[in-house]
Amino acid sequence: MTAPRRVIASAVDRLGRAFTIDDLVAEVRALAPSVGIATVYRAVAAMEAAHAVERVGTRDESALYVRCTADGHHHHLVCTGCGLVAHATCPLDDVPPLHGTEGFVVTAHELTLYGLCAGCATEVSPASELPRS
Amino acid sequence: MTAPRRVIASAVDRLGRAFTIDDLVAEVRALAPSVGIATVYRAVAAMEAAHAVERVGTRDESALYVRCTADGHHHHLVCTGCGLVAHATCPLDDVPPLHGTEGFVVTAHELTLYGLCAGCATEVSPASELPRS
DNA sequence: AGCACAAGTGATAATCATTCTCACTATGGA
DNA sequence: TCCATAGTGAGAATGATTATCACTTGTGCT
Repeated sequence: MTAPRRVIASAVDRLGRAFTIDDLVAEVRALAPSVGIATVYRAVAAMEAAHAVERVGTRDESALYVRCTADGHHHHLVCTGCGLVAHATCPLDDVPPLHGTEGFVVTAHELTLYGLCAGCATEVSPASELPRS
Repeated sequence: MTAPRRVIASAVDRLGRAFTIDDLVAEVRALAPSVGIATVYRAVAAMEAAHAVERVGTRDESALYVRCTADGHHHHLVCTGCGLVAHATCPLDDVPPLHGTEGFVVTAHELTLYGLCAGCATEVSPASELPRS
């Protein structure tokens, strides 16, 4: 609607990849230096509520977002090399219930996959530390 | 080793369930009121490094921990009713690679399952809001 | 076009979990 | 026993996120 929101939306498009609020603020300010941080937070919250963007995790203690490119239930592939985030279909739909779930009614789940994207996998750098489990 | 660490370890045992640092501080101070918050943070960090405890997620923006009861690769069932956390074997080991992973080398993953434990499932309360996806 | 109201904005202060600093103390080996 | 080292506690510092507040912009109505 308003000018700042338009700038923020186009900055999200320009970035393409996953971004933190700081990344986005930097991109936004390249176009409109007067935009405040609070406004960026509010715009991202609004976009998240409108499913235009989704939170995919955390990097260095600050939230990571991506533009929504898929509808419905899906998960994320996070490249630990470059931060690229891709979408993946849910692998659990066709799977029998887990061991250890006796009496437990599962209503939701979160799955995040870490690894290297095609680009980063061909490079030889083994130094990366994101994942757990 | 030291007295505060012993108190903290036994407080973790007493709690049994998943806990935030605040929960743990309250339990610890019931036994030893003089223990500082920083000490609890440090002790939990040490226990996590020693695999005596693991971080299983977030509740109200603060970290959730459970005592480690299983070795190796596993996942967590979080009851959105009472906060109980159980361990589950990994359902992905027997599953074909996901769609959408072309060229992506998956090296790690995180999975958390949300739902209601046997106790909470028998109660009728439908009000709970934790999960996403 | 003119107007009033609602929503959005920007700066700054506040909040809250977590971490750091620093002076002090307990621990465990020699 | 004595000392180096790790642990401790209080409070300050940090850093991401949110709230506040006065002001502006956009919208719908006339």
